[in-house]
Parts: sequence; structure tokens; C-alpha cells
Amino acid sequence: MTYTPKSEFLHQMQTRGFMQDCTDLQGLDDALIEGVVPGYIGFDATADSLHVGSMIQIMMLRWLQKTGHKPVVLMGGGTSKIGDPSGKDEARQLLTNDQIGENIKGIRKVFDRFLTFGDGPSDALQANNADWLDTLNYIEFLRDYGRHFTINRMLTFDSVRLRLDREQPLTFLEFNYMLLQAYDFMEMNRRWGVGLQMGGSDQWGNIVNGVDLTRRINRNTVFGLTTPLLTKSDGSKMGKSANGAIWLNEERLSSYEFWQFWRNTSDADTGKFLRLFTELPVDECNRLGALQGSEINEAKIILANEVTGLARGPEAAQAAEATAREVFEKGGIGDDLPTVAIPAADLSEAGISVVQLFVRAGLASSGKEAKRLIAEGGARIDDAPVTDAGQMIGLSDAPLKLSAGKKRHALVQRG
RNA sequence: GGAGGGGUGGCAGAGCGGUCAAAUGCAACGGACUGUAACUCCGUCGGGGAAACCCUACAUAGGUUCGAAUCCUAUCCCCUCCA
Repeated sequence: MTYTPKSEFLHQMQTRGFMQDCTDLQGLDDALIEGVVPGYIGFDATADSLHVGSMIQIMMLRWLQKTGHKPVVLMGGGTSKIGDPSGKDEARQLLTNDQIGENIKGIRKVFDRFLTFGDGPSDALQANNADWLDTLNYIEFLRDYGRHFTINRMLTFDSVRLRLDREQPLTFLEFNYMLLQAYDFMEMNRRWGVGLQMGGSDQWGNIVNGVDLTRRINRNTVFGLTTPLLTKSDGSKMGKSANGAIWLNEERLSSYEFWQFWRNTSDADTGKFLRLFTELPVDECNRLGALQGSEINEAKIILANEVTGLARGPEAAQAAEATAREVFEKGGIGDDLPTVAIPAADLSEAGISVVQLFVRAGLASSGKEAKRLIAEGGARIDDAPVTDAGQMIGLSDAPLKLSAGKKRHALVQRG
């Protein structure tokens, strides 16, 4: 019953663990063998970067390109204007066009690392759904497309049904997201012959709607492919750390910290992450992931190097590793540690209080927290425990190493 | 439109006049153990201050009280049942 794909792309996807569901596995496989298939994934333009939660989709686009097809990055410039579709939290504040434009630029920078853009047949293409959604006319939309969606069917989709079952509100706006996303797919099929939409498994319903709509309106057969919802072995969603999200661009998160995130992968996830987020051969990923005891630490270093290499460049990965070895294996100082310069204007005669120092260095989110850290004995300066929260520290041009616990370090100097 | 229930810290969820910066669980942070892992255990967990101490907080705005997350009034929002 299980179909074994012959195309290089699907073969990779299947063996590496990217595949959850496909609308028609064999059909897609045939299309991929027959010629170049443009495939897209949509990204919200709600921040100026993406974080590791999107890595799996990014890698999928990269594989698509690597196996000879055409990745299309769809920026949700249009859909981002109406807010958060799945936000059961407080409504997100509306984004201005300028903000969305800036966000798209930032996200593009992330993709420039992973994809090759251009005009060639398998070069990546960037699209923005504002190009067609902004001018959409409600009446015409209803007349031409609304007729193709039945409420009966939409109610059967998990994304809708679960919400209704749980008696959580599902707004009309949110409900319409599905239609807009279906419209995106159809429009991109019309414009560029896009034949595949990928996404997380939570997008399944939206994707299927797009496939149906494209068939009805354009009379073209297109496909959908979803990835499993990625969770860590302890069941939590991946991508968050002490300081917040693990961003892919360096303006938001230093390469050293990015590297550390991967270095700290738990044993149980190492093999899986290697398969999903690196391009090492699957056999190698499996071998590394199966290492036992402290040996698996080498696998984690490889993971960190590979992923950091992709997202930040090989030099960044090397620098991060060198610093990590220096800091963790020798207890020294590495150049690549996050460095914070404190302007001389912020220093008094005696310097700056330790508490403030830790806050400024980003190792504590408030003075209270810094004091707590000190009281608990977790705060160190150049490896000497800080005992007095009231202590004043004089800074010079030579950096001081601040440590919060055993893992979090930063450098501070006068600047 | 009518009747009832409810809005509490990052989340979940107690409290229902003082001892409440608010039980408990999860998450987070520090420590012990280790392999920069997991598990377990211990501690911490609103903000400012070196400290004494002070300041914000239990949907919003008022009020009653010596004293309110707790009572009253109005407003907003959510849920359930009926029409």
C-alpha cells in the first residue's frame, strides 16, 4: 500500500522525515519525474525574520531546488494585513504597509542564505500575495470563487472541526483565511504554473482547498504536501529558549547563541534534527544520532556546525565552535561570545553595579532577576562568583566575561 | 432579547473582606548529579532599590469599608441555556 517515491525530491523527503501527508503521492512523484515542478510555501510577514520553527519549511524548499525544481517563496504581504488567523490570544496589532515591506525584506535575507534566486528554470522566485489580494473585489470574489466552497465541506476540516468541537470561537475572518490561501494557490498556478504547495500539517485543510480550487477554476491538477508538526522529544514546541525565539538572522540572534541552541539538542532529537536540518547523508545522520553516552556530543557539534553553516555561513559556524570549545572545554573566553559595550556615559566614577551589568549584558531580564541570580550563586565575573549585589564594577577596554549559570556567558567592556 | 456562569501572574487553575505579590501544576531560571543531554532532587520565580523600604498588579471605571482579587454600581469581553 505504501508507495515508494522514485523522484529524488520525494525520496529525500520521505527518508529524512519531512513527510506527513500528500494529496496524491504517486501523482506528485510522476510530475516531479516528468519535469520541473514549481512548489511554494507561504510565510507570514509579521516579523522581520523567521525563526527555527520555519526551518523545516525552508529546508523543504531548499531540497526542492537542490533536486532540480523551482522553489517559490510566498510572502503573506496581503494576508498579514488583516491580523493573526489563528490568534486566540489578543488580537495582533495591525501592521502598516511599511512594516510589512520591511518584514518582507528581512525574511528575504534569510532565504538568500538557503536558496538561489534568479530567472533560471529552477531558480527561486519570491512572490507577494498582496499583488493579487489587495485588488480583490468582494462581490466578484464571491461570485467567481465563493460558489466553489461549500460550508459543509469546510466544516469537515480538522482546523475548523477541532475548534468547533472545543467550542472555541472561530471568527469569520479566520474562516476566510482558508479561501484566501486557496486563492493564492490558484493564482500562482495561473501565473507561474505552480503545481505544489507545502506547509505544516496544520495547513492541510488550506492546502486541500487550494488544490480543489485550482482544479475547478484552472482545470489543472496540483498537489499538496505537509510536514509533521515538529515537537521536541519532551513534547514541547521547538524554537524557544531563555531569551525568546531562535531567530535565523544575525541581527536578532548572535551566531554563537544560534550554534548553542543546536549544540543543546537533547539526545533523543539529535538524529531527527540531523535528518531535517542538515544535508548530511541519511545514513550518516542515523549513525550519529545513534551514538550513545557522551559520544553523542560529537553528533550535536556536527549538527550545530551544519545548521549554523547553512543559516549563517561556514565561517560563523567555525567561529562559534571555536568559542564554544574555548569557553566550555577550557573555561576561557571566546571572541564570538555575545559582546555588549557599555557607553562611558553610563558609567559613574565607581563604574556600574553588577546588577545593572548583568541586565545590560542580556543575562538577566530585570534587576530583580539579576539579584536573584547573584543570591543563588549563579552569577560570575571572570569565573569568580559575585557575592555582593551592591558591588560596583569598573570597566575598561578589556572585556570582562560574565556568566549566568554554567551555560550562559557574555562579554562586556567599555564602549 | 431573556436567564445563568465567568474574566486572576508566561500558560493552566485556586482563592471569594484582613495573615494575598496571591495556593497548586506546567513553563522558565539557579544549584546538585552528568555528557553544555535526559531523568531525579533542592532552591527561586511582578518591578525598583546595596538595603531599609517603596511602587504597580487579580477585565475597565467608580463606590462601600479602618482594610477589597474578594462586597456594590456601571462598562467591555467570553461561555452556557432559552427565544
